[in-house]
Amino acid sequence: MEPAEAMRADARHNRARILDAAREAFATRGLDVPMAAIARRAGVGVATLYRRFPSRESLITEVFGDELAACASVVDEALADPDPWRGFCAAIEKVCAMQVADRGFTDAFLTAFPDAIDYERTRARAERGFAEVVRRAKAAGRLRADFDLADLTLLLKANCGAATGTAQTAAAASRRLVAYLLQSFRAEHAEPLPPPPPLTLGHLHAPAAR
Amino acid sequence: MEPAEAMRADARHNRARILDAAREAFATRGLDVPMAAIARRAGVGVATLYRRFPSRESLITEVFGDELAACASVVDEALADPDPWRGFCAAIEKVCAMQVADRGFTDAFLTAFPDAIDYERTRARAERGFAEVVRRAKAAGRLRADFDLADLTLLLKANCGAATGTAQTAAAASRRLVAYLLQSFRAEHAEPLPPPPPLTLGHLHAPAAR
DNA sequence: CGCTAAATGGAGGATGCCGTCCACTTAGGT
DNA sequence: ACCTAAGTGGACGGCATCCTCCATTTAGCG
Repeated sequence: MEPAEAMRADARHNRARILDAAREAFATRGLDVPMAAIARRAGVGVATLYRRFPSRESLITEVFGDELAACASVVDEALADPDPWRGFCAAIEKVCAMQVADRGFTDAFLTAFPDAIDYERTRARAERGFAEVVRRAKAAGRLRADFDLADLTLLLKANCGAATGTAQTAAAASRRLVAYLLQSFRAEHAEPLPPPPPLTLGHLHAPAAR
Repeated sequence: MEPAEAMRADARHNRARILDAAREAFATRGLDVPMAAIARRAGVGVATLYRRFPSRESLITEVFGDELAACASVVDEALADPDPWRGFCAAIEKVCAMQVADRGFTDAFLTAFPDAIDYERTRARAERGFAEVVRRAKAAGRLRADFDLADLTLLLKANCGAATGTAQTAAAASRRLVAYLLQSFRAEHAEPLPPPPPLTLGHLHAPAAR
């Protein structure tokens, strides 16, 4: 169902309109926005929407594939920074800012996508890259040694929680939370901590199954 | 509609059953649980539920009134502690643990209750008490001077976000997050921070109105 | 131009929740 | 024991969303 496939020109055009509409709708109203609303915004019928994206999930993964790629490139930037600690901080700040700017993006990180292969691969790459950033920052003696990769997940989830409310307050809250946490991640502030939760970026998903 | 009022014995009994059922349902399934499910669990018809609690909101405020009171008493305990920093930490840890233990409690903190007078009053009292704890902890030189009352709101919201997933992982995540944040609240770790968001415990409510 | 398969849009059945209405039941005073 | 008003349960109409089906339109090739 890729746009490059031999689709009729009008179909390809409508597909693009749907993706634009979905991106905007998800960003402002969250992932729960009715499919009909997306279709209306795109100026197509619901049937067209369902033909291109059989499930809401497929639409979401397509829409947020780009943003996920942006996350991955943030990690790459961090790897390119000669100062690993600065790279570490910058990466976290950027990703959290992205989360704040797009409500759907936040939601997308909290929802499970069992069959988004491409998604998984990109995320795995980002995770590996980040692990390397962490390793270097620890080696440089700037990041506390007991920082766990799961702490990134923890921070992202916490940031999701903090980033509710008005756009302005959400931004301010996120910035301050991140600043606090980055301070406590510094090596010189290290003090005993409770064990990290058994979370990976993968476990960011699959919420609320108590 | 208080239970003490002259209600028939069976009505009072059913009211109690409804409250129990609602407490349990909210705790496990969140505030969105269907009213019918609560009624079924309580062994009554929906009409009975609606008669006692005309709106979902009134039911919620009644159910979480107790838990809110528990929060207030946590603050009182903190005030009673001769070591203000220890009191501060203990209060935060306790409230966060309560949030983790009860999914509905978390949701309740994120929902607006325009007409819950009693609620508001208790919360205002808790907020005043906590402000005093903060003042003392700062005076003792243990809490950083730029800690803002809004930071409590920030922490609670962040904790909400972190406390998703399995009960176990949620508990572990919350504990670690709180430990990290308490470390960065310490006076000796103080470094410049972005300004606090304009949040009070009151603004904890009214979410997601972008 | 004309044809055909691809593409479309909107109607409509299914589902799930809300909140009300009403005919029946029962507590509890006399 | 009886009477009455308080109490009750479940059926019901309303609404929103999901997703499918199908009659109609249209792109694009020969």
